[in-house]
Amino acid sequence: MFSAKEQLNVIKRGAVEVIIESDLLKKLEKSLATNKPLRIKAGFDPTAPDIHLGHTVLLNKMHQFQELGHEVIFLIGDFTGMIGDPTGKSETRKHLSREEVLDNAKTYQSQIYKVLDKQKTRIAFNSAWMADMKAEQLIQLAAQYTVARMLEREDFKKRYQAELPISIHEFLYPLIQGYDSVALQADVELGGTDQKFNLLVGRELQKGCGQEPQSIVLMPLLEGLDGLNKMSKSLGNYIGINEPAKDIFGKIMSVSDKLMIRYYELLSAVSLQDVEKIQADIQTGKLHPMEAKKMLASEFADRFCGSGEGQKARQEFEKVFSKKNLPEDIPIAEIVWDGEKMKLTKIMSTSGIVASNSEARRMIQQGAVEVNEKPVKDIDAELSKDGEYVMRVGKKRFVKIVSKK
RNA sequence: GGGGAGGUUCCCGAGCGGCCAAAGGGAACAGACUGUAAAUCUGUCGGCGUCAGCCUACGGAGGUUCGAAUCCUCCCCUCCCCA
Repeated sequence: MFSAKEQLNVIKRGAVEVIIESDLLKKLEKSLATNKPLRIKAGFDPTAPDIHLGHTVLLNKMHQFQELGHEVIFLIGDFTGMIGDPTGKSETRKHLSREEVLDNAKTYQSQIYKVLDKQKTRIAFNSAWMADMKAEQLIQLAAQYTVARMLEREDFKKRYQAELPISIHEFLYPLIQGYDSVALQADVELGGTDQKFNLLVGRELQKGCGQEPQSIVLMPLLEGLDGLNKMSKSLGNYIGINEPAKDIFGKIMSVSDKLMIRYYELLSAVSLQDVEKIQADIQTGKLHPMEAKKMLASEFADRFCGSGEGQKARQEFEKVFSKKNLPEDIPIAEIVWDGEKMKLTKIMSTSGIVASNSEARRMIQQGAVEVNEKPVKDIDAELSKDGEYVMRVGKKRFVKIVSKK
């Protein structure tokens, strides 16, 4: 059993900010004294069921709370998702139907237990209380906050100053999210630093309803593969935890050394001291940064795909990229030959390895195309019907051509 | 309700009758260099193609013109100021 102090230390690890630390400590003490676990809330968007490494920062923290014996609520914002939230620059999200939301929720659940303890996780949907809310109640809710305070939120402020549109219903989102805390009587809410404003609204609303305001634990946002923007599906700079081991491995390998250290700090199970040692060894030249990266890539492949997968992915990686051999599994494309011979560009586009004939032509001109491990430079090259072909475009794209019966 | 500014290719943004598939930047992709690093440099970056050219694109619908992203009309959308 951990003391309240010890618990707080676990909670604080990796967190950017805890609001308010002394209050949280008191809650932890009270929880121990009364033997009542704290309710921990973390909200998730129902539109992005592809869990990636960025989410795992939060999920890891939730898992820690579970280990400490608290009640963790995985809240799916299905109500908000059904309306559609045009946050930031992303265009108005499409409205999700009830079925889609439920589908997405299932997809979530098939993934999150790679990190969370299934037995100890409670899944909640905010439509449970929002769907029945009357207009009158909603207006009352809206009355609890002012426009000026709303405009304090960074992205609203920016958009307002940049003369970009803000729809009224966007103001409702922080309120609804905050109200979720009221409905759940959350003791603690977890979120990324970008959620700070919304989580603070929760505190205000709880106070307004006579509840003790929730404590807030803010986790850093994980940078995506580009090392610049936050990891997100829409930017395509993410590593999904359901991806095949070789993709997880490969994506980690393509990351800059600087970002690798960041990932070590935020995501790795390696202790902080060991991370420092790795950094020091890279500094002194004792450890090649690539080796450190392979270790990290291996760790993730093991964690999300099963132990042993990291080793396999590593071997495959070294074979394909270091030795430039062909990979183990190459996707097969069946094509229908029209005639005895066919243009390579045509074959490439119909096999799907490139998007169009034009792209195929460009790739050939740029020296990116190999057929059966021999570079092809001629855009008019043809292949004849009988024969097996393995095509490579660039470093990563492969396809095996098979003629369709 | 009145006045003003806008909507351009994945994103930002220039163009304001022909030389515009549309400057510049970013992203992306490919090549060189490497450690599939990063950074840097080079190239590509709507589709079709017998490489001449053709088709589709500048919020939408019409119109003027030999010719429109560029001019006109109506409509839709956004922002600002006033009420």
